[in-house]
Amino acid sequence: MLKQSDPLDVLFAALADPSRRSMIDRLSRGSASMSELAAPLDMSLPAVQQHLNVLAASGIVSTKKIGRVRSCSLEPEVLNQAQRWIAERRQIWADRLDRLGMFLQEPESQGENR
Amino acid sequence: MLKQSDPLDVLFAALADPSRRSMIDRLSRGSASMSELAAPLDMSLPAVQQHLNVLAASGIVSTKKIGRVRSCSLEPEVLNQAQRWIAERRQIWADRLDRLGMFLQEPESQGENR
DNA sequence: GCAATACTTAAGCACATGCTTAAGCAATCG
DNA sequence: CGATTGCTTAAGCATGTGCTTAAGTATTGC
Repeated sequence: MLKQSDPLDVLFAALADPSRRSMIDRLSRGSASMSELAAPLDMSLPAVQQHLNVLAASGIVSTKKIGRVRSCSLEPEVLNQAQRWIAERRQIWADRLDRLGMFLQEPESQGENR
Repeated sequence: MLKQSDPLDVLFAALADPSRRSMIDRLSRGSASMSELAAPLDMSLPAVQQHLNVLAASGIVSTKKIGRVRSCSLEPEVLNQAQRWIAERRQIWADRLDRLGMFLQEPESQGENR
């Protein structure tokens, strides 16, 4: 009852499944109904809906029911957050290597690494 | 027995846990031993090692045992693959919107979206 | 209205994940 | 050499995930 998790947990977990990534792939080419998403997926429709729920919970896709059809579309801004987290860590790493390089060139600096 | 999974499954799954992300965070600032990684983490050392195994299996970190200390360091190239997957999908989406824009401006094209 | 369509809900089950504790083992240190 | 340090292995367990089938509920077409 008391397990409120980081949005990034949910986001990366959503991306960790191949069926869900293929759904994102499909949606990146344009919005689709549930059964259109299900068609290539060799699993039951309830299973697809559960994957869709995971994607919706992460914010990666939004859905809207029109008549009896649920139309799903991608929210690329949310993907951006995942991308940004990764980019930041890679940047920190790169900066550190730069500083390390300077240290090796200019021995008056001190206390690098660890 | 025949469940060989996409590297991206493993990669994104590795990123989906907050403890593991904080380990990556730590390692982006420089390499560390297992107990240095464990120190801020309020869990047993075996638990930390299991997280480390997940990170190592994904390729995000590499480790090397020197004496009785295992030194861990980040492999940022692997993170790059995750970043690339996301960037590609966002690009496809953006391209599609561009084409859609052109379609709206130049009505001689046909068959966009649905 | 009646049937087909397009989802939706619910229950259940196999397996994976994220911990734990208890033992172990190899590399220093005194 | 014997004790401490730093990691490693193994087992067990609670909870979560990814499906399934069966039985709904609205919409829409005839």
